[in-house]
Amino acid sequence: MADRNPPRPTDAELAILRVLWALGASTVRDVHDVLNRHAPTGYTTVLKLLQIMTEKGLVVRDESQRAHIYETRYSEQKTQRQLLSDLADRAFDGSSAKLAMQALSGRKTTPEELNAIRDLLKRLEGGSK
Amino acid sequence: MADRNPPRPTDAELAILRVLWALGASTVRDVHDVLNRHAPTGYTTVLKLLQIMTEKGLVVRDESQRAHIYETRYSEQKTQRQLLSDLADRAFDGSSAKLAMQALSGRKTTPEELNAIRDLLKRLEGGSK
DNA sequence: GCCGGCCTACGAAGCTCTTCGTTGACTCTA
DNA sequence: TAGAGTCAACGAAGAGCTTCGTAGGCCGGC
Repeated sequence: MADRNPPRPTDAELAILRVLWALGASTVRDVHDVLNRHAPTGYTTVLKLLQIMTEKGLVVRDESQRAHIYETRYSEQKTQRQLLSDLADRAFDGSSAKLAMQALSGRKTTPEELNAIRDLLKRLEGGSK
Repeated sequence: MADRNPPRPTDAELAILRVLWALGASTVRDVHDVLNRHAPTGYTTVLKLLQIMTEKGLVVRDESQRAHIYETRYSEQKTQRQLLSDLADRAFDGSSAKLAMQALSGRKTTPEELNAIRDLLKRLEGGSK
């Protein structure tokens, strides 16, 4: 029954997922408090979003307490890769390498980050996982 | 009057932009023919999209002929960078480097592509534009 | 000069996304 | 045990996206 392909989260959904990844399993109130700090958001707005996300399978809900506990269903990394794979298909001819190159050219990158990427390249080329 | 920030193209809009980037300035019919080859699409659907995209400023229209000629307003590269910058903000803490690393880890990359990226790193580190 | 075909314009319908008000239930406490 | 606070559920409204049917104008061929 579980969806094989998780649906692409919308903007508002992604904002909630980010909070859940940061906090771990949380109540609606927890999520609302964080989001409200950045931009005024109604409590019921967050609640509704989480209900929809539960239906979509983006989060799972523990209803054993009065205040339900929500948790992400997919890791941050998995979701990020999904989004990138999607964008590569839609705008980069399916090429992740083209995408990566544009990303690196587009914005400033620190020397530390460049080194990290160099290491990554070495690992990829090594053929080892 | 020209929008300073081009709006993020939707999925259907992006599909049209891709055709325009490939063909160059084209009529609705040209675009429709290409899109219709991949997935059945109504002619007026494409027309309507192009009209909306004209209003949004994503494309420009030459009405001097009976069959209007449409052309993209922003280059493919500029649009791609916009999309990536956007995604970096929404899902990668604003870090293009994190985004690039996930992109490279996520999918298979050919040795040629790895080399191209290595060259790019060299250029970036050189500090030269 | 009329007909058929191609073109744009218009508007509407169905869908999703986002937001929020209201309601009714539960719970703690004075 | 009554009142205040907290919670989930529901429904609805408004915006944007996507699709397409229909109408009206233009043009070439007969």
